[in-house]
Amino acid sequence: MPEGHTIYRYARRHRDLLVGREIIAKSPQGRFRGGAARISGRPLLGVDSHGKHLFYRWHRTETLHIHLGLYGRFRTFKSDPPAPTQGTRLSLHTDEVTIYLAGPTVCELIVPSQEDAIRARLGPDPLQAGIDGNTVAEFATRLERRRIPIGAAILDQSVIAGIGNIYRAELLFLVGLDPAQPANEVAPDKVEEIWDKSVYLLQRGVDEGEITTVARPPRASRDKTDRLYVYQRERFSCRHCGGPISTGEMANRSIWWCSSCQTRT
DNA sequence: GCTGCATGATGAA
DNA sequence: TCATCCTGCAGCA
Repeated sequence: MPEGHTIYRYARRHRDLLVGREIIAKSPQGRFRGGAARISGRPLLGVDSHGKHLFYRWHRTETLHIHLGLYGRFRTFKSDPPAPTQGTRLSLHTDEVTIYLAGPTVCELIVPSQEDAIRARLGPDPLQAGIDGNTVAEFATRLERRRIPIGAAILDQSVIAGIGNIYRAELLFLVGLDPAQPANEVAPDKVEEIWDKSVYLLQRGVDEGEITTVARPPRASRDKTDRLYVYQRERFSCRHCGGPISTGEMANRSIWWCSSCQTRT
C-alpha cells in the first residue's frame, strides 16, 4: 500500500475533498480524542505531503501530521458511511464525505517548528522534483555521505523520501546496480539515473494508482508481480537475461535482484 | 478459522 | 539485530 505515490494521491484527494470545508473530527478509537477535539468544527486550510508524510494545516499553529507506516490506510465514503471499526483512529466528516483512518504509525498535532524538523530530516521527494530543495544535487549530497549499501541507502528516508521496498528493488534493477554496492561509491551518472527513474516511476505510480515498472504490463492480471521486474519474483527468471532472480535481506527487509544484470562498478 | 506475512519506522540492546 | 506498533489478506486447514 503506502509508498510515496500512495501518500501523494491521498494528499491530492484530501485536498480536493476537505480543504476549505468545515470538518467534524472524531477519534472513535479514542487514542486521538484530544487532538480531534482541537481541530473539529474548524476549516482545513491545506494538505501537503513529503515522501511518506502527510501534513494537514488546520491553523497557523495547528498541523495534523500523519504517517501510515506499514498498515495504515484511509477509507473514503461519499454517502452513508458504515459504523467505524474499533481501530479507527480518526474520522473526518463533511456534508459530502466521511474519511476513516486506521492503523497509522503517527497521528499527532504538531507546531510549525516540529514540521520544519521533520521536513529537514527527510531527503528530497522525487514527486516534488525541482521544487525547493527536491533536486538531484540534494540527493547526491545525502547519498555520498553514506557508506551503507545502495540498497539500504535508497530505503533511508533521510536520503530520498518516498521510496519503499518495491521501488527500491525495481529502481536498482532498472539502473543495473548491485544492491550491495556502497552508496558513496556509486558513479555520478548512476546517481542521476536513480533520481531520474524515481521521478518517472513515482509519477507513473501517482497516475496509475499502482506500482508498474515494466513497459507493457498484461491488461488484467491478479498477480501484482506481473507489473514488476524483480520484486517477489524469485520463482521467475529475469525478464532481461533469463537468469535466476536472487533474494535476500537488506536493511531489515527482503530484497530481490538479478545478479547478472545488476553489477558493482 | 487460523497462521504468517506485508509497499514502514523506531527504540532498546 | 530484534521486538514492537498493529491492520488486512493470502494461503491453508
